[in-house]
Amino acid sequence: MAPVVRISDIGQHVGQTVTLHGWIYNRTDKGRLQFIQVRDGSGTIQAVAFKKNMPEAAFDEARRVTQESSVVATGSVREDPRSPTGYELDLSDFAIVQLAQDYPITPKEHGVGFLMEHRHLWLRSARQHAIIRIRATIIRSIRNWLDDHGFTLVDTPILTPSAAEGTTTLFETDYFGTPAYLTQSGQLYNEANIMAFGKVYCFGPTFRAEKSKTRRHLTEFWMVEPEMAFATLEDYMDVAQDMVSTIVQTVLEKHQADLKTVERDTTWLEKVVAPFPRLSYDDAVALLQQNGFPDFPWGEDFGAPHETTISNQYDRPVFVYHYPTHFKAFYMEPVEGRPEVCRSADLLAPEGYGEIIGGGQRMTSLELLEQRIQEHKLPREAYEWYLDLRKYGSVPHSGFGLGIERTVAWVCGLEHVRETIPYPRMLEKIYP
RNA sequence: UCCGCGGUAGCUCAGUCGGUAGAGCGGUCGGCUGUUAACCGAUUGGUCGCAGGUUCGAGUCCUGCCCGCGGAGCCA
Repeated sequence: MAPVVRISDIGQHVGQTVTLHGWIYNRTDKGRLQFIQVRDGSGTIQAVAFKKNMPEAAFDEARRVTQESSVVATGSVREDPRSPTGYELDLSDFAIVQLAQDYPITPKEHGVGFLMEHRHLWLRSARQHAIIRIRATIIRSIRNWLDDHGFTLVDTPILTPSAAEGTTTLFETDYFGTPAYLTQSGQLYNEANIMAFGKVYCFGPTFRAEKSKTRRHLTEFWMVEPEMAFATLEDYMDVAQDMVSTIVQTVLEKHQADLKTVERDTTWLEKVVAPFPRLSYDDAVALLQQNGFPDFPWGEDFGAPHETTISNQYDRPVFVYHYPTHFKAFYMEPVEGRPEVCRSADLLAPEGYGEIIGGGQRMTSLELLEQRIQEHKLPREAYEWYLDLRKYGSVPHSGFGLGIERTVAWVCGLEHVRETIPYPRMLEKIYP
C-alpha cells in the first residue's frame, strides 16, 4: 500500500508511489490519455492516466469520473514542467469514492448571484480557496502579534443587554422574556478588562443591522479590538501601524502563490511598512477642498469618495485623527482646548479601500461621560457598570477595532467583502 | 431606505417593428498519447421571475408585486 500524502507535501515524494485522497477539479479526455486535475484541500496536482500504465478497470474509472467526484488516486510523483504546478502523478491505480452528478459550478463563467447561492460549493474554487487561506493567515498573524506584545485575549459577550454605541442598528433577540442584542463591539467590556489586565484584545463576530448595501458592508463581520490602559491616541496609532504592517508582510511572505491566484499587484503591499502618515481632520478637509471637493464643509463626515481621495495621496495606509466630536461616539476624549474635535483616529487603506480601523482615546472624566450619555439620550441604567470604571482607578486609555473582512479585501485586492468570509451575511441574505 | 440597471435552457447571454424560442458553454454519445476554461462531430435541453391587463396574436406594450446586481447614506 502506498502512503497517503497531501498535495502540499508532494515535492518531498518525487520518484515515490503515493496515494492521494481528493476531488476532481477538472479533466481533459484525450482518448487513451486522461489529464485529471486533483485537489485535496492543500493544493492541486495534475494526474495523468495512460491506458497502458494501469489496470483496465482503473482506467475506465478515470475515463468516466466527473467534476468534483471524490477519488483515491495512486501513482508515482514526477517533476514535469508541462504540469501547471510543476509536478505530475503518473497514475497506476484510480478509484471513485462517489461519482458526482451535474456539479453546478463549471470552469466557465458564472454570475455573482448564482455563485453566492452556491457558496458552499464555490469555496472549492481556486480563487475562493486562496482568499480564505489568506484570511486565516491574517487572523493568525494578528493574534500572534498581539500575544507577542503583552496583550491578553479576553473574550467579550456576544449577547448584550444594551447598545455599545446606541441606536437602531442592533439585532434584537429574546432573552428569557427580555430583549437582548447581538454585540456591535466588545469595546466597553474591553475598557473594563484593561483595568484588570492592562492590555487586552477581543476577537470575534460582530453584528450590525444596518440597511447598507455596499461592497464594504456585511451584517455579520469579524473584528479584532485591542485596548490599552495608560495609553494615548498616539500610542494606539503606533500599535496599529506596527500590527497592520506585520500582517501585510506576513501574507507577502507566506502566500505568493495565493496572491497570484487572486491576481494581486503586490507592489502596493510591499510598500506597507510602518510608520504610516498621519493627517489631522482639519488638514484632510483642506486636502479635499484642493482636490475635487471645493465646497466640502468642515464638520461633515467623509463618504467613500472622500476617503478614496485622501488615501490616494499616499502609497501606504493613512491615519486621519482629531475628527469633529459631534459625529463620533459618546466616549471619545475631547482634545484639550478644542472640545469640538476629539482624540479619535481612523486608518484608511490605500487604493480606495477606505476605513479598516476606527479607534481613539476614551473619555477619562466621570462627569463629562455622564453628560455625554445624557446628550446622546442613552439609558443611564445600562451604563452604570461602565461608569464604575471612572470611579475606581480611571486612567487614560485607548483602543481600536480592525475589520477583518475589509482588511482581507484590501490585502487580496478584491472588489467586494463578500468573498472574504466563508458564508457572508448581507442585507436580506442568509443562505446558505 | 433612496436612485439606476436587470430577471429568457443547468450556466453566460442574444432575441430587431408585437407574428413559429436562439447561440456559446455544460450534460450525453462518438473520435483523439500532452491537455491547461483542450479540440472535432453528433445530440439533449424552455413555467421567457410572478399576477393581471391591452391585442386576432405578448419574451416584446401597460399596471402591480417578487428577486438579483450596481451606487448612495451609515459604518469596521
